[in-house]
Amino acid sequence: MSNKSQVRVRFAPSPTGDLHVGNIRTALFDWAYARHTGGKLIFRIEDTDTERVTDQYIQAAIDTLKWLGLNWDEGPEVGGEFGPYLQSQRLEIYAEWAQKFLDQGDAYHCYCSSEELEERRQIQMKNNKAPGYDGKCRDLSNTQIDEYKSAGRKPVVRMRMPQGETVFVDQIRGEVKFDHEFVPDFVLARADGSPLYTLAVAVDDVLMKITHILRGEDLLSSTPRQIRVYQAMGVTPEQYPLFAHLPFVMGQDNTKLSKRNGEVSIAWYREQGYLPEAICNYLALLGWSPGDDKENITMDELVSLFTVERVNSSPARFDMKKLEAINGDKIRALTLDKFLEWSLPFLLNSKVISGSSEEIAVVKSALPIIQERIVKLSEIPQMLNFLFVKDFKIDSEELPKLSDDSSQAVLKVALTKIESLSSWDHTSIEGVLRTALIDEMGLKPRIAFSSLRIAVTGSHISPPLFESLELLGKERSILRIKAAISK
RNA sequence: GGCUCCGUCGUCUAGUGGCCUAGGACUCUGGCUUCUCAAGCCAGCUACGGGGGUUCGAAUCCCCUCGGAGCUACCA
Repeated sequence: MSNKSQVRVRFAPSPTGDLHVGNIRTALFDWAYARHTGGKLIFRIEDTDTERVTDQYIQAAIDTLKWLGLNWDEGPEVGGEFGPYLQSQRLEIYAEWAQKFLDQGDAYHCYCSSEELEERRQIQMKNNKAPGYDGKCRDLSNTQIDEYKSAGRKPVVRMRMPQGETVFVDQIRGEVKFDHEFVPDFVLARADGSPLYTLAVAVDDVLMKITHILRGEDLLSSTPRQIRVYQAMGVTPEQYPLFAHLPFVMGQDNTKLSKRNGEVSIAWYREQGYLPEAICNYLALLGWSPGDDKENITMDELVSLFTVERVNSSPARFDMKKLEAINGDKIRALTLDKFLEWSLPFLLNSKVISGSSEEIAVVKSALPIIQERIVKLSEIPQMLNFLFVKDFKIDSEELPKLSDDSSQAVLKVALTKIESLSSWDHTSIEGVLRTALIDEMGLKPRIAFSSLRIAVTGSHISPPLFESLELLGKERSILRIKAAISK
């Protein structure tokens, strides 16, 4: 690179679906690298495949990046001096370059039909040869061209791969070499003139002055083609971007992550109540590590520690359990206000609360006692529901546990003690109940409080009992215990 | 099939010739703590794919082999 002092990295997804964890891991590394080096992150939408890309997915990709806190310096919504950043808006640029390559003799018109190509590939396979374009239209005579034209054939633009090899130094894998014998002439533009990835990606990386390309390993074998386009554009090797091919994120079945092997859409993780910083922290650990034993890192730490040298070359398997563990850590680290902010949408969506200021006040005082008990935000409604339900019901599976004599005795004693309590706070409640049930009745705590827990929260699993009673209020606590006694 | 990449505990990783009888994290198991569930703390299980070299010495270097993955489109 003639001038790599100003780092310019790009994240260039093709929005044919929701962004998934693999995409996001790439975006995260692109972002971290740009921020670490003080460079620029360019966000480009590769929507040349009009059959599969939709506006909805483009918008979703933008929203997802924003939600994760991965901001960009040039791209959709922010603009930039090398725009537009949607490839669908750059069609004339690609057409001009395709024409230039044609004029220069770097590319040629190919009149072979898809069916003919496929047929020839099958034969190549059968003969144990590498399948790929056989060069049939490389050097067509004018009469042959005329024949094709009069037959109504529309040509694609195909790049000529010269003999030789492409060697480049991948920043993660070291020197990688491809013999052109196995890199067939490739299509740059369709018969209708629309560009393919092979053309658009290379043209844009040059025009947008990209200095570093961090992308998925699946694009490794397309690199020689990309470099071929650079050459045709007259870019000198020193000016090529530096390539770094990130290892795959694999699914449970050890194949490249896809819809089939697990939940991959970031939207899903968002609905489940995973925090952006947890997702980023976990994903950062897939294929990279800070070097020491530190694993719980903030976005700021990621930025200051991230280097390409520390990126692994081997694929990593996605592990939901570890993501959950990290998410739990991140939730516990939240301040009360932040925790409240994250919780409210889940409580509202599940209709546990309607959003009144009284309810929110209760939620705020209840959050501290559940903060270390959840792994995902989606667990919150379930845990706090007992504080808000109008017609409180005890879980049908739990009900029988209250019917025996000792449970009934506990409830009756607890009821009288609670009724006579003058101050309503968890310390007082605990004090009086311990004295009566443990000291005087001689019960084991886990036995004594279990009945009470079920009676008041409806389940044998709940937030701490005395705090729960305090939050419920004296009146409702008494009502619930009475209801359990009459059962 | 061809080309390319990859190979340390079940999983993510540390490790760049001696500090490794291989460290950390998640998971799992047991224990402590405890009003349930968690959280926390302690302990335990488990790995250098295999075979040859090089070297006084190899997880680290070389070769072979086996295994896995990606690409092989008028997808990206």
